[in-house]
Amino acid sequence: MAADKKITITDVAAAAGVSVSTVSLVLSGKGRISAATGVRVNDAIEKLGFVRNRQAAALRGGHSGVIGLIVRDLNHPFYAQLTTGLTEALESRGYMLFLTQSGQQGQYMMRCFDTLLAQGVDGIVVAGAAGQGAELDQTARLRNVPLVYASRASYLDDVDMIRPDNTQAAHMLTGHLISKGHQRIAWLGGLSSSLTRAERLGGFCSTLIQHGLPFHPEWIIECGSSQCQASEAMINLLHHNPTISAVVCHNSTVAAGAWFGLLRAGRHSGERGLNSLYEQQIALAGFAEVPEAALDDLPLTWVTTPGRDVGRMAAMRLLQRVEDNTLEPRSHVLAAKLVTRSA
Amino acid sequence: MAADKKITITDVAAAAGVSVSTVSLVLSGKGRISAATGVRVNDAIEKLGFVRNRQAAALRGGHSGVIGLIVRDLNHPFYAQLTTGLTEALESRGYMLFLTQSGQQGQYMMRCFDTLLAQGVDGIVVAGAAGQGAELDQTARLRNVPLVYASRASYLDDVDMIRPDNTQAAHMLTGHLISKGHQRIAWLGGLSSSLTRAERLGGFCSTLIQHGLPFHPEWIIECGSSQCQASEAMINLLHHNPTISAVVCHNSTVAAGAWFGLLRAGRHSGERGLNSLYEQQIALAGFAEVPEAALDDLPLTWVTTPGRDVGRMAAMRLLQRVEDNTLEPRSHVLAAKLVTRSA
DNA sequence: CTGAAAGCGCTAACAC
DNA sequence: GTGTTAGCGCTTTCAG
Repeated sequence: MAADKKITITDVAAAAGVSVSTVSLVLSGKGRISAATGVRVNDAIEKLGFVRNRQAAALRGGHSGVIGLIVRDLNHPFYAQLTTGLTEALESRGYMLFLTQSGQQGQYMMRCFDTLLAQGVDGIVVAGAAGQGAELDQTARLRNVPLVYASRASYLDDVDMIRPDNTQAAHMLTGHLISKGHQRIAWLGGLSSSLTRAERLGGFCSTLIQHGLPFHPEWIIECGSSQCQASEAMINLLHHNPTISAVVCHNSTVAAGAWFGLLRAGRHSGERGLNSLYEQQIALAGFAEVPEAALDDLPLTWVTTPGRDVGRMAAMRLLQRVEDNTLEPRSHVLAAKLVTRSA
Repeated sequence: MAADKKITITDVAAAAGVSVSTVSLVLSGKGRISAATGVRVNDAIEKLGFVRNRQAAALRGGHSGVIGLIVRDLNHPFYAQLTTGLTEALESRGYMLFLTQSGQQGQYMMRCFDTLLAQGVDGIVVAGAAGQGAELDQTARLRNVPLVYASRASYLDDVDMIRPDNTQAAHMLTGHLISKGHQRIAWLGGLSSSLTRAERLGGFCSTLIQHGLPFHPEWIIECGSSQCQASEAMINLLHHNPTISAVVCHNSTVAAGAWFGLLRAGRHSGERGLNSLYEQQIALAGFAEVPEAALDDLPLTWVTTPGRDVGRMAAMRLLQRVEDNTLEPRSHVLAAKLVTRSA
């Protein structure tokens, strides 16, 4: 129901007593329009409650003012942050965002890509690719649509890419522990299939080696991201390797679980031959994707993962390419920041 | 650079030796097309790598196949879940999602709304409105675009709305504690400005009263959502009200903080005149917006907040309205589920 | 400075 | 079953 009177540029033109092209020029602020006409047109727009149909504008004009995002999983705090940074940067420049999710394994990646193409987006950001790089890239080039990768988990030359510096982050975190006097440091969490984890582990190991510290494969523990699993793994780790003095955790859930594990190990000292000093002795450090407030009471030193900045930078870079898609691709790496806690 | 040859429906028609309308019919699967032609057309599409320009289709056909989402804050896990549920449901039905963020206080709400309208969306979901209901509603009606509220924090009659049942959730949680024998139950967390909190507190209080249990305003503690603040508040609460036996936490961060507070209070028993039995005595319960894995090692009983389902239902409802916008508005309330933990 | 006219790529009546 | 044709609402030369 409702009269549903769609007001078009033609109605505005009639009301203002000018031609449609004049209205169009006023809307886009292009041609040299006399102040008087400008006002008349704007009044008419106001009075009629006209809103310009951007689909039609895009069809004719070529630019849609829309960019597409293919994100791996919005429920992961890192990608949520990234998406927020992206929308902020885009909206401030008058662009809109199409959101699609490629799924954990990237199973819907190509479908998302095609849909976005069909919608006539001016560019695409892929956040968290899982290996489909080559195909995406080829299609994007073919159709001449700018493509920027944000935090992708696989490598490809000659593409634009913004990502967090996982190696540096791990390096900082490990270096911090070492500077505090820790010599026997373990790694807890993440699945071996994760490339992010691989990068972080790389930074971890190289820092140990660099300092001449022992590096034992048994001290690298794989575990799922639940508090329970982390807690169990922690207890187990300490049981078999009582000399460990610090643990680096792959993410915040693992860190929380590790802390609970420590507490339990402390409590169970009698039965297990562990002593209650664990709580004090073992230092915890980790990577934090979540807002800091969610962690600030844990005795944990962490490095931030700059999701929001990755999103913002990706937006900037993509818009540059929208202007000029002949730009040389380049890779941009964002450093993490260390937040120290005194346990 | 790039040949940038846009292939249109006309090219396909030529390649397949048919007319454009035939191609259009094949694309939309509408008219009665002979199997043979169908194949020929599809081959041509395949060969040329044609992708249909949906902007043009929308311009002409009236339906864009796009729905808009105005979400308060993607970084809040509840809204992230909601958004995921929404995209899932929409994508499975061939719709796309425009994402906009209205900001914590809804300061960009109207701008988002207008932008979405200009983009020609078929409908709009507002997730987490903060009071602009009336204006939104009026505009939506005027322009005859379906509008569905998801989890809005203010009330308005005569609108479609999907939301979690905060009252029932609080009722279940409180009832559970009471059934476990708790009589002196406190509330921790949230800001008094939050309507979600108000609803939950309503369920909390009414359940207490219903069971003839004491209800003290001093047992309702307001605090920000950081572990630190929650931990402090918890310690403080127990210090002044040592007889409390259970605490309901407004969200998962507060719950974690409360737990740490308990531990600390236990440790500081000597100095503060509290006894170390707190850890065992005090039961913790709360509302969980985060994935369960992030909480599963806390001695916490929680109720889920069904963000994903709210998103899915909102999508379903909106698509119904897209079909027929004369439907009677109705409010749909989603119950929470209780997850019991034995501490 | 402003208007007239030619489409952007596609769909929806109608013809055949 | 398939082709013809007339636009959807807007931008954009190109004349005045």
